[in-house]
Amino acid sequence: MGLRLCFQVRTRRWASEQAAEQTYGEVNQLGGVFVNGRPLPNAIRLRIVELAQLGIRPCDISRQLRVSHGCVSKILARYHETGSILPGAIGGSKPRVTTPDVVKHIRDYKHGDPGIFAWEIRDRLLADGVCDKYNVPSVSSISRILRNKIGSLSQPAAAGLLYEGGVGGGGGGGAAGGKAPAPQPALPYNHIYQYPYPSAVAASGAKLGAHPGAPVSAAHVSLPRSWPSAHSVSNILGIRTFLDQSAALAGTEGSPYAAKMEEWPSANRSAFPAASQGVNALDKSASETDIKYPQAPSGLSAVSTFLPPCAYPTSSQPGVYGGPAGSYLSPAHHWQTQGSPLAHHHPPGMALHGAELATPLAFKHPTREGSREGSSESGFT
DNA sequence: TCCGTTACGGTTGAT
DNA sequence: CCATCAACCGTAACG
Repeated sequence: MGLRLCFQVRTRRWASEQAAEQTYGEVNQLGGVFVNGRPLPNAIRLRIVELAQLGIRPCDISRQLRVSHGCVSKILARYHETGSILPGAIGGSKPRVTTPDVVKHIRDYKHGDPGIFAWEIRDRLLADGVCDKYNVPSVSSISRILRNKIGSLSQPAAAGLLYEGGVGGGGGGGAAGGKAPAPQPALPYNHIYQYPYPSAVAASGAKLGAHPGAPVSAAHVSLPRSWPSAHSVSNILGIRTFLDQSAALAGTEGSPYAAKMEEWPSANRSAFPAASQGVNALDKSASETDIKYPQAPSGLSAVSTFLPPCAYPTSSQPGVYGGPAGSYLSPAHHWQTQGSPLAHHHPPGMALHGAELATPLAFKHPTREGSREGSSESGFT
């Protein structure tokens, strides 16, 4: 606690360059930089998983990447559990049950029967399948809606799209509900963010799901989760795929990558069924984080920043992590044909194709999307 | 020494 | 627009 070295460089001082932005952070005991309260950059998270896949022990990963072992442990555990390296959804409140669609129904009921009681509306919402027992608004909520919204008449239903996932169970929604006893099965409260190699999958043409309506969601960094143990290298093939992909990404070196990095998160969020575990939520926060972190303008950005030369003998492990993106990546983009498996990793309806990055946004988060990411996810508590 | 767990101080975003 | 609240974060420390 008190020992934090925190050197809050809240300014841009030395950030003279483009990387400029708010490069502030603190330094942990290992010399690594972190931003309190914010997730580590995806690049680092990815590296952690990659190194683990390669058989490097968590304690070594911790030292090499200069990330606390507790964090490494947490990220790997999460990865094992969910298949995603992405941080959870930060902030926000419980999924709102009073979606525009619900409000609309309430309004209809009210219009149909001005004397209807809130509890009756509640029953009808359930009876009509507008809501299920998990997301039906409370009587008090309904009363409030009647008072505040219906009274003054309002809400264009357009916004409905935002929350639609839950109730309507659009595309993949349905499946979601089925899976679990999650409290809020239907409500997409989680923000999902897609994983780094968006374009990868897309580019590959492996656009699996042509599912028009299905919420594509992203490809979490889902490696084939078959590794027997965190240290197993057995599944190297699967890893290969993974690495190649990331490599491809990182490899873009000079340009797109860095930019992408910061965009991934925001660009990739999409609502998805609670079934997906609601874990991979990356939200704007994530992207912002990346921005805040002292990132290099290009390619390896985060990672390299986090890994001072001294910590990472760039030349020593070419194959694993040579430091700069360049060396790290492998020229071959075989993922092209392997993209699908990755994408398929998760429950149905969850694939996000990089190429469609823009699209999903368009159809899924029309409203809040403007400057921030938007979407919500299914948070199930 | 390793690693899972958790208190803590922090950020975020919906309400 | 502000406050509240509940979610998540990573670090540090404990066992």
